[in-house]
Amino acid sequence: MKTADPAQPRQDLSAQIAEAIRDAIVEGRMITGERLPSEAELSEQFGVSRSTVREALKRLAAQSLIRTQRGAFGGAFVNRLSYQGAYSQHITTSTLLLSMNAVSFETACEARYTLERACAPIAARRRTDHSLATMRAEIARQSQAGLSDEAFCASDVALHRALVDAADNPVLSYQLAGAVEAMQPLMNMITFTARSRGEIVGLHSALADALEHQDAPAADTALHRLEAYTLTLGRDVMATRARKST
Amino acid sequence: MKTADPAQPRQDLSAQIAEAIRDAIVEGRMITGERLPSEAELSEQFGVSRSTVREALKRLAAQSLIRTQRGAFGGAFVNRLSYQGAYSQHITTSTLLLSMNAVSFETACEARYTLERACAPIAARRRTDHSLATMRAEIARQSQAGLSDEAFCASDVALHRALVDAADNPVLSYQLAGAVEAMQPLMNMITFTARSRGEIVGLHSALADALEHQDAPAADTALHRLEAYTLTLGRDVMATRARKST
DNA sequence: CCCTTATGAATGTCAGACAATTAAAGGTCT
DNA sequence: AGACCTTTAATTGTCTGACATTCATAAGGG
Repeated sequence: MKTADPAQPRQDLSAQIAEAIRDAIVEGRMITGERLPSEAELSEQFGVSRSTVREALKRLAAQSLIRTQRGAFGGAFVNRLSYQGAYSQHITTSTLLLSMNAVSFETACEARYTLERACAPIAARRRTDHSLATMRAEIARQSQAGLSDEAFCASDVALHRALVDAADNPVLSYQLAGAVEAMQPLMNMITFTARSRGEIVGLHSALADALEHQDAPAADTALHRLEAYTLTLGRDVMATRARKST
Repeated sequence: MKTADPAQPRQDLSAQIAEAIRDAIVEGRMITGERLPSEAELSEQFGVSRSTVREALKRLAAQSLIRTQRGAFGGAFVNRLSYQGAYSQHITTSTLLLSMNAVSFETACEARYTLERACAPIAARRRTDHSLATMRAEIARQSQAGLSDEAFCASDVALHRALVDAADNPVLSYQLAGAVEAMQPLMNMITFTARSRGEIVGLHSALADALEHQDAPAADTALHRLEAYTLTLGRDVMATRARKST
């Protein structure tokens, strides 16, 4: 049944088959929850061996386009791409992009805070008691003395996510997840002193206060100052490293 | 060599192996361009068959974490995740997310314009003659009479991408790509009348003018009005559909 | 010295087998 | 009749071995 392309096997059969099935899903010819033909049937349809079909299915599974189930009446099913799944994929991609492309601290920082400031006015309008409580809890954690650098950074990420989520727009949360989370490795480089932690916690508090009073301009100011301070810290670290390496 | 986990094969061997290799890449234990052991070596190291290793490698290839090369001194190599690759992955994920989760037009619209407005001040500061020329060219195309709806939408996307790219921050461009491109299917629903096209082109021109004069507030205003108008159009379409279906 | 030809290492594909899993059908006991 | 157990068939997961294909390098010939 290999009637096609006698001269352009520019990619693997498994990649071609994966693409064919992916197109069917993306274009809506297969809907969420629908069951794909069994591996045996697919191998017959495409005129390839079962191993090749399996490799194609694994490719799709890696993009969480399908999930597989063993046993009778099992098989491969078209996945519903959940926000959760999309988040984690986006974060993985963003993290790799940043780590592999020598993105400068300045560029990443600018992107992150620009996007966060965009959320701030909406968050100020829609913030709930619950989202405020989450932010306050993270601020309290960050104020603890014996906190490790990793824990401080994780709490920092959690606080910023709470800010984004306060805007109550899942699409926005999804888009921002990459920007916020992927910055964490870069932020981890900055070993925070007690002094700088205090400064950051102060700005976080100002941010939470602004949201509480639904004061969008104040939130914008706090984020601007946070960006400026983060940038200063980052540059100090860079400068210190440069001195040490000479 | 399967010494591990006698009781938690919660996922496939190929998935476990893929995860192990992915971790090695993400954590930097394998660097860009580095060659993985051959399939035969990997199958020995992990104590599984070659087929299983291959399925794991296909999973990684699907996320473009590795690429494979045939022939002598071929093998699997750790990929450098290019901006291009990250863009397309992000767009695919965003499109699927929107199409599979019944996101409302309002939510998607808000997310998109919020993010674009975040870029506008930076774009106003850094816009080059080249980015302005791109925008003007798209506006000219949109003004043509015989343009199909698809072509109009494509040009719309191109214009908004030019706006984002004018901010000259690749991380920002990457994050925004998903928001702008994934909206296209939703925007395509709106069959533009000649009247509404004129309105939109007018707002696009105002936007380009604002960037040319580096007038950030004016750009912000134009985007606000564009969002409001888009929302109106979308609601009209919805209302018309609701009437027809009854 | 250059061109051609082997060589070998690696991925790509195939075929067939068996293990593991699971839902549903069928059978048995109360 | 209904609850519980057993069988069965379908399907994915894994293994083995084979052969095809590709391609950089080494070997050989002019």
